[in-house]
Amino acid sequence: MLKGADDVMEQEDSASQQEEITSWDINDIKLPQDVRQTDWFQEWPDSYVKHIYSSEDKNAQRHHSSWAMRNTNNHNSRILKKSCLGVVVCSNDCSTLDGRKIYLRPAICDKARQKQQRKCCPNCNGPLRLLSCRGHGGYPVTNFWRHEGQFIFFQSKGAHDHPRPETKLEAEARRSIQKAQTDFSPSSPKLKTIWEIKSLTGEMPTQEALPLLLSKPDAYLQPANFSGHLSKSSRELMLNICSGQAPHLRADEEDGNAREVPTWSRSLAIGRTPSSGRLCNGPTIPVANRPCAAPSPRRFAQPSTQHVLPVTKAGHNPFRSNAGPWRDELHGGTTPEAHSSSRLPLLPYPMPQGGSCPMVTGTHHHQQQLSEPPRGGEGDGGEGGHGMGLNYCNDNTFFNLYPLR
DNA sequence: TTTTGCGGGTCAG
DNA sequence: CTGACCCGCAAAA
Repeated sequence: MLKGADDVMEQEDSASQQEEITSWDINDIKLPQDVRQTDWFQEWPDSYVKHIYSSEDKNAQRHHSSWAMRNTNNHNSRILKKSCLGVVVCSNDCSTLDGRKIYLRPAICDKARQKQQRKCCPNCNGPLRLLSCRGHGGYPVTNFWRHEGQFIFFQSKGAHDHPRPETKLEAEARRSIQKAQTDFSPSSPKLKTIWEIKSLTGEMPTQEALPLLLSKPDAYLQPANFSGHLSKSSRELMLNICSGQAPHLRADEEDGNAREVPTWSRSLAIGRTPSSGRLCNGPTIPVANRPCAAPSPRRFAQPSTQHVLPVTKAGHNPFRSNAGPWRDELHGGTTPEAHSSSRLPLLPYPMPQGGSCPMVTGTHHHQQQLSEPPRGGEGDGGEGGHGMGLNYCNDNTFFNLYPLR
């Protein structure tokens, strides 16, 4: 596992580090401690990847993942194991007007999940169904977390064979918004429609608002307690948006990326309910923008995940331009430790059309899903494969909008 | 209410 | 023994 010390010594190049970093296994008695660089938190770890996060990383500390992962007892208090719950889909396999599919985040709590499944599809009212994950030899993908020294080791086993569900934050924000909406108790009929739609399961429309939501300064700067802030800011946001702008940047959607993204991954933007189109008269959800579809931020997965520790030649991380961290964020950069919190761009989405996303696809791993195990034939699972790259882009963008660090 | 982590316990391989 | 999973408990959000 550990390579010769000298090797390591000599080469500081990322290549060897990479090896070094990937040579361990979560079950090893000893894990590398001479880690030179930790990874930026990965929201959508997939395939058999490993990451070493700083023990300072809030998200790592919380063992977060945007996949719906539930705790699994592995009878090993040193290694936290979690398994994927999959994604909740509409059994009618309906699509929204703009062709998107419904991919809800399964509730982690068993009880809540059951309740959730009793609800109806926010889009067609049909029954919802839990599409379970079977990306690991027919079993759910598992994630392992282990705190060791100043690092937090993460290892994923299996490639998700299903669409990405809403992220936790999306779900939370959505809830907040809903709540807010309810509070506003709309008198407007139009809104009402929306309310109804949403309230069916509370899933939908809001999503688009999220990005904006998240781009809110507060939400940004307070990683630690974002949820709390979110709920608060969500309202403000809504108000802001509705009162002022609501740029309907539909435009972005066009970029190839967005398009290409398997519908499921676009779920982020999902929800643009027909009606919700843009009546932003009230406390409604903005609807308008599509954060991510945006020109594509790139923050590519794997490679870019490295975060150079101060020790090394810092600041030389290719992905973090010297520009402002936050800015990068928006563009897909991963969040650098909040060194400067100022210079928050506040753009709901990236501007330049980087469009580099496609490349990521190069990371193809999955897609050749291991000869599908006993899959319930459920619709889509299929695309789970590629598209990932794009997804990354998309979600990342989105993701980057908030402080996951 | 839900999330998250823990750990007892079962079952199958 | 290992891995998956069910169940309840408790703390925190």
